[in-house]
Amino acid sequence: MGNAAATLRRIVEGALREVAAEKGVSSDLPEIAFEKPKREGQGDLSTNCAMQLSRVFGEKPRDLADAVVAKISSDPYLEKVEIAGPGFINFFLSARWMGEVLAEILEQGPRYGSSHIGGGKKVQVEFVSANPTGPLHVGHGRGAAVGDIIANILGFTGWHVQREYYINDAGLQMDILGRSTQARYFELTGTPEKAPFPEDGYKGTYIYDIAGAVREQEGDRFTALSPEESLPFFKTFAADSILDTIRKDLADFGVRFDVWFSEKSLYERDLVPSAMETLKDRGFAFEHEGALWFKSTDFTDEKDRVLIRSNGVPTYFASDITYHKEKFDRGFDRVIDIWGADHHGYVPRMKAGVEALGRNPEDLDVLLIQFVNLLRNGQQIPMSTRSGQFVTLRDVLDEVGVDATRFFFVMRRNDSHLDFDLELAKQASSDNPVYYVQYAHARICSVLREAESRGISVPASGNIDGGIFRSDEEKKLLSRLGDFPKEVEKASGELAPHVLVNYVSDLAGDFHSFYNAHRVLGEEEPVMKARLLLVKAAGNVIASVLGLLGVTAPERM
RNA sequence: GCGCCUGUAGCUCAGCCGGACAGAGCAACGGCCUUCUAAGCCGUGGGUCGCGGGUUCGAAUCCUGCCGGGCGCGCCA
Repeated sequence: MGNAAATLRRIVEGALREVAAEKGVSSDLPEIAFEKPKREGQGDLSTNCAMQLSRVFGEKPRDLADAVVAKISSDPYLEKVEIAGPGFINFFLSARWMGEVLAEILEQGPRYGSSHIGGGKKVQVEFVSANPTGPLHVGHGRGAAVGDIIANILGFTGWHVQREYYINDAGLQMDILGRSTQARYFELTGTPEKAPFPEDGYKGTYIYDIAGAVREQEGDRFTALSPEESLPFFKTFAADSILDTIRKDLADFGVRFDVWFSEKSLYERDLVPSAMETLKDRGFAFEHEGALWFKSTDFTDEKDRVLIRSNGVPTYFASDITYHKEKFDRGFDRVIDIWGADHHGYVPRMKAGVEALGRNPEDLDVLLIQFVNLLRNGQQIPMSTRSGQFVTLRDVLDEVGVDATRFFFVMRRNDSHLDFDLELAKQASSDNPVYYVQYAHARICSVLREAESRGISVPASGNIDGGIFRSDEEKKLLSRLGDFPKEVEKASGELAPHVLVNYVSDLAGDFHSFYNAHRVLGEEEPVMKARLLLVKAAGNVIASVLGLLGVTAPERM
């Protein structure tokens, strides 16, 4: 639609200027917005500018619309122009436009829909970042899918994207992990009295596996040492082992990171004290009762927060501020953090931290991902992280597969709770939206295969007279294909993968309707060629969207 | 108590930076395979957009007050 919308904008702006000159209206005219009408019979594009400007012009919306339309001369892209409802101007695009859209899709191939909106600016997407204290659960999986797909979308729209995983490998949790593993190790070696299992330890059975691995590698030699002597080994071993599992799970989920950033490295590089100095220098940190405080009340936060405890140990917040300073120091124009929704209270603090470092807080986007409600046949599966009773991402992948899991995780808005029914996700039927879309792609491939086997050549692209598409099904499908660039732009601007899921579901629906209503092969030559190109274009776009979602586009099902 | 998110068809949800009679999928009911994949299509029924005020030519959308659901309010991570 790019061409047509731009052309229309010029036409309408010109007409508006003429009307403004005649009426003596001197104020600046805003950019004119076009939208796709919701209903059939309301044209291909419409604008509400007459309604929005009626006050400025001192005219009733419909009168102003009349005046504007009167100034619109004929244009090869325009079939007709109508005024409707309270003052909408509806544009019906011509067959020529339809032909051009098709040619554009086929010529651009996989690049169709991509853009340079990001201007090559550097954006970092940090996501998952689960503590290496246990396997990833389904909630992490949703964050992983959302982050990965947002990164894909940003890349497709002209951003230079880096994916990063922040490893919380410093602090108390690592200590507890090490002690938990150590206690299990001593249990396995028959010397449980050497180190009791910590009260707030990690109870999952995976800790036994790690302890067993220690034994396999190191034997029982730690029974001869004091627990304090061997603790560092257990900490490192357990964290490394869990991190390996996490990497493997994510790789199998189709998620790859450019950087695995260690929290510990912030301390090893001594970055935390200098970040604290920066805050003090800028007047946003102060000493009080032996602790260092951040003056977050200078911003939107409700109370000041401790950075360095009175015992000298930095809080998590100190790490996070330092980490974000480090991110921006690396030259990112924009940073996106993807967090679980339970951390929402932390957002104002983090934004304040960024601002206190002298950075525009708008350069940081924090996306909150709501919880996943795992169901089986409509029944909720109870989960509790505390008791170690939770379904892991690995479990879901093994049962449901990568495609359906990724698709389901981004079907809903990020900030909306997600019901994930394992049985539904596995079903091979129309109830399952993943298969519905993939099936459309497989059908398309089948038509093209069949054409080939009948010796019919499918031109790589071609100039088609759009007028050959007469049916509603063909026009709707083509129009939907033309929407793709706008939809990608929206998904990118709103950081909302679900926009693309809805779009591709609608597109698949349009294709299925077309497919059932019309034949392709065996029609008379010009119609067949045109439909073959239409089918091919639909296949291209479906494959593009599935590619952005990280879901395969099967050629057969 | 304060803060954030949320409440749209029987169910799951789009729409939410104001616009045309509120959309989709599922479920229910009725149709469609000698023709390129029926994992598909077509049709029918189904709504006080949580409730009350306000702003506006116009409100599911913005403001406000209630009600219900989720989450968060540590010198925890």
